[in-house]
Amino acid sequence: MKEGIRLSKDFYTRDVLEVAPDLPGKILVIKLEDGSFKRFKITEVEAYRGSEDRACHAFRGRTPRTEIMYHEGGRLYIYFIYGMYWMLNIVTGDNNIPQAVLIRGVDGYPGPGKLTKSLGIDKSFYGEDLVLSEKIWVEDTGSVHTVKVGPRIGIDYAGEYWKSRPWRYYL
DNA sequence: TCAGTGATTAGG
DNA sequence: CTAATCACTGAG
Repeated sequence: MKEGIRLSKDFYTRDVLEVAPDLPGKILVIKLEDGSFKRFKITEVEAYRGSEDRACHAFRGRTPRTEIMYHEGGRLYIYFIYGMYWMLNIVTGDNNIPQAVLIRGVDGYPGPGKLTKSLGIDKSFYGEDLVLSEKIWVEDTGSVHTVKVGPRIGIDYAGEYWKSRPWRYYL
């Protein structure tokens, strides 16, 4: 896997529908418990876009859990679901525009619950700044990737319109 | 198809 | 305080 350059703030402060399709193929770098760093190619993501998107957690407004989504892009939004899994999301867009990209899979670990369990990602990563953090960030290797699109998964409750938005992006 | 499992949230 | 909900996974 090629070395890369850490993505800067400008990458994340764009609209989520611009950021999300740019993430598959990028490299997630994370510091492990033993102090070493490991690199994983991002393979699948989904966009959650603002207070209008019925599938977005910010649809019901600002709560302690969703607070970070209202921050300027580049932070991590982490939440716990189904009593077992931590979900890893990257906040995007401008201040007060609640958006995030769910990381659904990385190379070797397809599935949002499996990747966080394997990489040891939990609530301690909530709010982490991908631009400045010393334990997690994303790199661009310069490689060009063909990204496929499809509807988001697991959001039946959001209604047909939001369920059918082609906001899942994968290699 | 379906249960496990517990943080988070709205509501009393 | 209570009860409902849930951006998932693995077993059958």
